[in-house]
Amino acid sequence: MASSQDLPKNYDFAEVEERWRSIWRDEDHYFDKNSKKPQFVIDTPPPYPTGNFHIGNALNWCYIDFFARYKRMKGFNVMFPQGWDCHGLPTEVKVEELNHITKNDVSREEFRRMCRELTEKNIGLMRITLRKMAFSTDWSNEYVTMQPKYYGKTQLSFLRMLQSGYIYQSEHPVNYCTRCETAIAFAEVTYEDRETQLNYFDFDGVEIATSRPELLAACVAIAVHPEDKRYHPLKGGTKKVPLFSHDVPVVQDEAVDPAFGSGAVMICTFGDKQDVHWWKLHNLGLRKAIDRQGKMTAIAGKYQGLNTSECRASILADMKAQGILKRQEPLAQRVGTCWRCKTPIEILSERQWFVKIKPAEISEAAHQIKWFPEHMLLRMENWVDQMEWDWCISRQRIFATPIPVWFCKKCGEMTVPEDKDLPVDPTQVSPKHPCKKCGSTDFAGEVDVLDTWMDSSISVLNVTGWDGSGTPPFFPAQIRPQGHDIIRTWAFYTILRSVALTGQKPWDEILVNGMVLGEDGFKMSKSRGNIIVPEEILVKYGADALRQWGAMGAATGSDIMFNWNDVVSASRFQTKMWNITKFALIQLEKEGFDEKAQITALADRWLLVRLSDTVEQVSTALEAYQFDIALKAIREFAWEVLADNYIELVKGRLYKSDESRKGACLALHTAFDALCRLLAPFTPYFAEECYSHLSPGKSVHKQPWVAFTYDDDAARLEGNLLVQVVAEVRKYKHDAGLALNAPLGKVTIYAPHTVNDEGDTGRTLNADVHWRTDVAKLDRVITGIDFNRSVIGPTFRKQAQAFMAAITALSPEQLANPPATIILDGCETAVPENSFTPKYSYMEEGAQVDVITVGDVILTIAKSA
RNA sequence: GGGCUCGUGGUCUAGUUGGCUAUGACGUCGCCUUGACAUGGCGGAGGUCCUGAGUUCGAAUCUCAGCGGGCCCA
Repeated sequence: MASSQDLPKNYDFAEVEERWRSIWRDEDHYFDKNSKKPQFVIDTPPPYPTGNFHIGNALNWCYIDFFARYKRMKGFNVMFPQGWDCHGLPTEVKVEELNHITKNDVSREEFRRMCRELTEKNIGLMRITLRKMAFSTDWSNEYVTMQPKYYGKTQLSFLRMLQSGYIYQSEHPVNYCTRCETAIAFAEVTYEDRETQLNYFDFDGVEIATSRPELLAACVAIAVHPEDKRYHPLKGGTKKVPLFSHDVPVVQDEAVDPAFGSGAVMICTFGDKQDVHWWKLHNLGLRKAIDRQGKMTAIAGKYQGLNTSECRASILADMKAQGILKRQEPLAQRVGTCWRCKTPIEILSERQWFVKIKPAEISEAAHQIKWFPEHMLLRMENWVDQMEWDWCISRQRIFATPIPVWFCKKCGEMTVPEDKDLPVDPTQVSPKHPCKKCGSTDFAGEVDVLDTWMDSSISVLNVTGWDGSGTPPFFPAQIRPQGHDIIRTWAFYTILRSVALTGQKPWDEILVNGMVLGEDGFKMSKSRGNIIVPEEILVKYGADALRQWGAMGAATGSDIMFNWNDVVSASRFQTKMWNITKFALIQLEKEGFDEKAQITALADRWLLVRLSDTVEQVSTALEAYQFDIALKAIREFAWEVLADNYIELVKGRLYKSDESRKGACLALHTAFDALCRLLAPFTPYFAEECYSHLSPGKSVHKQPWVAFTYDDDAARLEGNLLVQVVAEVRKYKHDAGLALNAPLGKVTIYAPHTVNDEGDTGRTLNADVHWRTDVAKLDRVITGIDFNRSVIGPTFRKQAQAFMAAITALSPEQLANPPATIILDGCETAVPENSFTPKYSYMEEGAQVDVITVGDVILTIAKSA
C-alpha cells in the first residue's frame, strides 16, 4: 500500500493522464492470433484522414473502447484495429487548394504522391488525439487503405467479384458531377432546395412545361397520361422538336401528372431519374447533349460548347425571339447535388463498372445480425427495398484504388492480372502475357478508379485475415460499431461484399451510435459556429471527463447534444472519487485490512450487498451496450452509497482502534477495489491512478472484471431503513436549526428486528441511541393550537378573538375530535374547516419526546430542554 | 410526399414487458466549515410527462389523430 502522504490534495488530470500515457505499452492491446481465449474482433470504422478527429468520431470511439476494455477484463482476446480510409475527393480537392493547382496540372503519379503526403500528415495528427483519449487501440492491426498492402486486397476483391459475375461493365445512366468530372453513387448525392423557373413553350402545337430547356436537344419523346383526353388526338404520332427539328414520338404513361404544368412532359436523356425510368420503359433513343465537363455536345448544334446555364439562357432567348415561349413561373425544386462540391448532378450515360445488387441476400444477412438499437435494422430494410440501380463503382478520378484491368487495343479483349502480381496500376504497367484472344501486346490500362466504398467495405475482411480464398480465419467479426448516417453506405456495402465474397454475414452484432449535435441542438457546422472539438475538452477537463460525457450524455444509439454541464459534472465525480480514494487509503493504511475479518455490522453488510447489486447492474448494462445505465450505477454507488451514507456511518468506528473497525476496513477495501475495476473501461487514466495507490505495481486494466456477489436480503432492507432513519434525523436537526453534528441526547429506535449497528448510528447522529424491538409506549398530549387566521378572520370578523378563546377552552378530547358547532356569544356557530390544528407532543416514560416514523420504525428523541 | 425517431421542472436527461410519492445532472434558494472532500455536506422550491381522444381498475409508457423537432429518403 502506498503511503497516503503521497496523495496530492487535488486530482490533477493533466499530470496523471500524461504520466500513464507514457507508462502504458501498446503491446498490451495486441490481438493474439494464437490465443485460446474467445475472440472479440471489432470492425472499427476507418475515419477519413481530415486531420481533425471530430467529436462524432470521439463518441463512436468511446463506445468502442468501453466494450473493448470490458471484454478484455472479461477474458476475451480483443482486436481493436485502427483503419484509415484515405482515398477520395476531399483529399484531391484539398491538395488542389493547398498547392493552387488542378489535378490536370501535374502527372497522375505526382498528384497521387501529393495526396499520400497530405494524408500521412493528417493521420499523424489524428493518432495523437486517439492516444490522448486513451483508446486501447491495437496498433499492430492498423491499416491504411492507400497503402499497397491494403489496396492490393481491394483489387483482389474486385477480381473475385468480377470472376463470380457480381461486377460488370455497361453503358448506363449514372449520376455525374461535371465539376469533379466523375460518376458518383446515389449515396453521394445530397438534395438541396432551389428556386428555378418553369417555362411553358409551344412544342409543335403542344404546350410543354419544363424547368430544363437546355435539354431540348436531348429530347427523345413527349409523354402524356393515357386518360388525358386533351392529348388523345396525338396518340401514336410524332412531334417536331422546336429549334432542333428532329421528330420525337408521343408516348403514354400513367406516371405523368395531368395536373402538373400542361399535362404533357418532354422526356430527355437525361433530366432526372424519372427520365431514365421512362427511357428504359418505352425503349427510347439516346441523345447525349451534355458532356463530362458539363458542356453542350455537337447534337446541340449552335449551342455546342456552352455550359448548361449559358445554353439555357440562350435557348430561352431564341424561344422568345420565335414567339414560342408562352410564360414562366417560379418553381421550388429539390435538386440532386454532389455531396462534396454542391454542383447539381447530371445524369449521363457512360461506360461504367457496376456491382450487382441482390436485395434478397443482403436482406437475409442483415436479419442474421443483431442490431443495437433494434430499430436501425428498419433503415437498412427500407434502403434495400428501394434499390433501383446497381452500384456504380467506377470513378474518373486519380487518388483511389486503380481498377486492375487492361483492354487489348487490337481486339478489345479484357485482361486481368494474376493474384500474385497485385497490387497493380494498369496505367503504369502492362500485363505479363499477350492478349489471349489475338496475341497482341498492345494494351490500354483502365484509367477509371474505384469508389472509396470499395476500399472500406472490405475492412472486416481485412482485419479478419482474408486472403482471397473462402472464409477468413477470424471471420465473422463480433461487432461493427458505426453511426446511423452511414447505414445505407458503409453497413450496406459491407454486408453486400461479405455475402458476395464469403457467403456469410460480416458481423454478429452491429452497434449504431447517434450523431453529436451542438449545444444549440443543431448539427455541428461551421456556418452555425457550434462546433466543439475534442481537443478543447481534453485541455479543459481531460480525457476521462470527456469519456464520461460519451457514456452518459444520452442513451446508446440516440443522438446526443453536446453539453458542457455533463463534462463538468463528470469532472466533479472524479474529484469526489479522488477524495474517497484518499479517505479509503488513509484508513486502510493505518492497520491494513484483514482479508479474513468477519463482516457482522449492519452497515458493512449493507455496503457489500449494495456493491453486489451494482456489479450485477453494471455488467448487465454493458452486455447490452447501455453505457449510460452502467456508468450511472457506478457513480450512484460511489457517491451516494459509499461516500454519503456508508462512510458517514462508519467513520466513528474507523477512528477507533478496536476489533469492530476490521469489518469496516474489509468492506471498504472490497468496495474500493471493485469501484476501480468498474471504472476502468470508462475512465482508464483515473481508474489506473486510484488502483495504483491501492495495489502498487499492478494495472487495473490487467485485472479481471469484478465477480463479487454478496447475498443478504435482510442487510439490504435493514440497511436501507437505517440510512433512511439517519436521513430523517438529519432533517429533524435541520428543521430544528441544529448543526448536523450537534449533540442530540437520547434517541430510541423501535425497529421490528434487533440490529447490530456496532454503535454506528449513535456516533453518526452524535446521540445516545437505543435500539428496541418492543412497542413504543407513547402518550399524546395537546400542547397548543395553531390557528389559521386566513380562515378565521374573514369568517368571524370581530368575533375572531372570541372564537379562538372558545376553541382554546375546549378539552383535549374535544380538540382531538372537534365539534361541528360551538357556542359563540350565546349563538350556536359552525366551526369552519381548517380553522385550526392542535399541536401535539408526545410523552415517553414521563419525559417529553419528539417522534419520527420511518415505515414500521418509530424513533423518539428526548427533548434536552 | 414517404420511412424512422423524439417531444418529461429554467436547461439537458432516465424511465424494460402499463403499477408505490416520475430519475438524475446543471442551475436556483436556505442552512452548515464535522479529523477525505466548500470542486463539499444537508435540506427546499420548481413538472398540464407536446395536445386531444381511446383502451384499462390504473397510461410518461399501449392505440388513433393532431402539433412540433431531428435524421434519412423520394
